[in-house]
This record gives sequence, structure tokens and C-alpha cells, in this order.
Amino acid sequence: MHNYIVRYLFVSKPISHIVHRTTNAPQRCAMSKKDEREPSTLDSMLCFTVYSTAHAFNRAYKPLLDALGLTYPQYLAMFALWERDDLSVKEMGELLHLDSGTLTPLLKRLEAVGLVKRARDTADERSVRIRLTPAGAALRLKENKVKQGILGACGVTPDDLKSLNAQLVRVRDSLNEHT
Amino acid sequence: MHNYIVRYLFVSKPISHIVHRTTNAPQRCAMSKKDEREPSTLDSMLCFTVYSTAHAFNRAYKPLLDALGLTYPQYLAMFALWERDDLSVKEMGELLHLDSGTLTPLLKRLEAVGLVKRARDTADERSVRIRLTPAGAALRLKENKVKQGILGACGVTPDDLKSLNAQLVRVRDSLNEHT
DNA sequence: TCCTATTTGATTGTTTACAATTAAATTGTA
DNA sequence: TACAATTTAATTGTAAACAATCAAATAGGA
Repeated sequence: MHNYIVRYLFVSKPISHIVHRTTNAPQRCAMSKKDEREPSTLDSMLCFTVYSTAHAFNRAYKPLLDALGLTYPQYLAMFALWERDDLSVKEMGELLHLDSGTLTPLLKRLEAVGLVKRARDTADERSVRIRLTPAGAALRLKENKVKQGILGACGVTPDDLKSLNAQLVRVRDSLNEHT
Repeated sequence: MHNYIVRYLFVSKPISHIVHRTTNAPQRCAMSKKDEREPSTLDSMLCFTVYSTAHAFNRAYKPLLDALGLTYPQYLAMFALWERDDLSVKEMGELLHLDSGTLTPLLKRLEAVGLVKRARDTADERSVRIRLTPAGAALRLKENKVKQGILGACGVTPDDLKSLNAQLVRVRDSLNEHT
């Protein structure tokens, strides 16, 4: 009957405070007014809007990128290389605002599926250069559908999108300066 | 000399294609024009701007939230509870646009440090209700400094911020509809 | 030259994030 | 009342994301 609790919830804890609890929490039926989806303050906070919009983009891209066998961060890495091949990890990190702890395993995955090649720079062996394989370069052709698909889902005119983007870039760069 | 390669890079792989590679990659000295920080197309893509701004917010919040002992997603969960205590996991998931696979471990961590309490709903044992502990409710008082600190770092007027936020909410909701 | 400081990426450990699956409880229906 | 369908979280596995640390290579200064 209480198998939920036994199996999942408090495996390594005494369950007495749950099973025997006698709290009389505010009844939800008595709060029906409040429950009628009062707009959350969270939605007025830019930080949260950006956070949740990033997830929304991620989810929107997922089905499109599944066709290419890429995750969204991997797509960004490939995009950077399509723009300019032969980047060091550091250079890619600057473009994507990511560090080596994130990029190293990501790039190893891209190498494992044959889209890029990682090689120490012969001139400076500290740096690792990332280059597209033919397969990685070829993937670019399939990529147009992805961008088109997302544009439609955004539900904004190209002009609005452009202005919105410019404003956000300012916020982002300001945040990065103050850190 | 090539210990880098031996230790880190290709532990489980033949290294011949690295050490013996004879590729003649485009020399960077010959590309100095291009290297002069030509603005990346990435910065014109809203999806990437949102993605990188989310990380920028995360990093900006980090030092402020460290003082409260919270991560940013944990802060959002606490914020939701400060607005309305006694949420089910599902309700919090709807507010934060997150699913149980993300929230369950996050909430367990908040419970472990004594900020919230998780308990099966006696009326419907499928759902788990999350409530603030006194310590969790008290933390709200320390939270004002956090918001102030971020506002300054954004570098926008409150009006611009409000309009920017409203536009992004529209994009987010449109993306969520189309998914 | 030698030796310290810096640069670069890899590693480790913790925390998100989500898809897919599973289990229990509840609801709906015959 | 039985029994299928739905709902709710938890779990598992994979992939980011980043702080802190480490190792090697290079650069710079005495």
C-alpha cells in the first residue's frame, strides 16, 4: 500500500515522519482562487525567462537535430567549425562561451562518430586543434532544414527577432563584464 | 615529450594518425586578416544568444548564491516556494518548465540541507508535496541582495528589461506550443 | 642558460537536464 | 465490483556545464 514510500522515497531514511505525520496542510480545495493559475513572479524575471527559453529552444531543436545525430551543444560546436574550420579548443571555447571541461568530452564524442578530428598542434603542443572530417563538412548540407524549422516555431518576425537578439547580446555581454 | 598525447588524449586509441600526421593545415599566420575577431554568425542566432545568456546569468548569480548555499536551479525552486508554499513536484515542474527527473534529485538535495520537506500527499499518495522548513522560509530574507546584484550587472534600464522580458516570454511560449 | 610563471587542455567530482522506463495509486468503465 | 487506462514520481542512463586541480609545453626573465 505504501510501497511507493518503501521502494523509492526514503530508502535510506526512517519513514516515520511521513507515514505518521499529522500535519494539517492547507487544503487545496480551500485555495481554489489561488490555484487559478495566478501568473508567477518568475515570469517577470529576465533571468528565469532566459533560462526557460534556453530549455524551450533545446526541446524545439531536439527532433530536428535527432535527424543529424547531434545534441544542441554539439550542433553549436559543428556550426562554429562550419564557419571556420581548424579551431583550437580554446578558440572554440571563446566562441561558445564554454570551457575545456565541457568541450573536451563533447569533442571526443564528435570524434567518436567521425565528424571531427582532434590533433595536437605541431607548432604548439599545448593546444589541440579541431578539424572537420569530410563527413563533418558534408553534414552542413543537411543543416538548412534545422534553422528553417526553428524560425517558424519562434513566432516572431525576422525584424523583431533581430532587435530582440541585439538587446539580449547587450545584456549577456554586460553580465560577462561584471563577472 | 609527447607525454600529453600518451597520458590524456588517445589513451585507448592508436596514436599513429596524430604523431605521424602529415596534414598541411591552413597556416594561421597566413590567415591573420580572418583572425582579427570577425564577428561570429553565432551571435546573430537568437537560439545561441539565449543559450549563452543563460550561462552568463548562471555565472553572474554564482558568487551571490554561494552565500546562500544554493545553485541557480535550486534558487528557482526556493523562489517558487517563497511565492507559494506547498507545491507538488508536478506543480513546481510546470512553474519551472522542468520534469521529475530533474526535480527529484534537486529537491532531495534541498531536503538534505534542511530547506524543504518532502511528503506524500495523504489525499493522493501518488503526489509528493514540497514545503518550506522554517530555515527555508527564513532564507528569503537574505535573498534581496541577490536580485539587486544581478539587476546592476544586466546593464539595462528597468523599462528595457521589462519589454525585453515580455518579448522573450512570447518566443518561449511560441516554442513550447510548437513542440 | 636555467628557472619560474603562464598557457593549454585533460581530469575529477558535483549538479543539472531529459528520454525512457518502471511502480504505485487513482480514475474511469463495463 | 473488477480491470484497464491514466497520473504521478522515481529510476536509469546519457550528456552537458563548471569548479578545482593537474600535467605538459611554452614563454619570459635573471
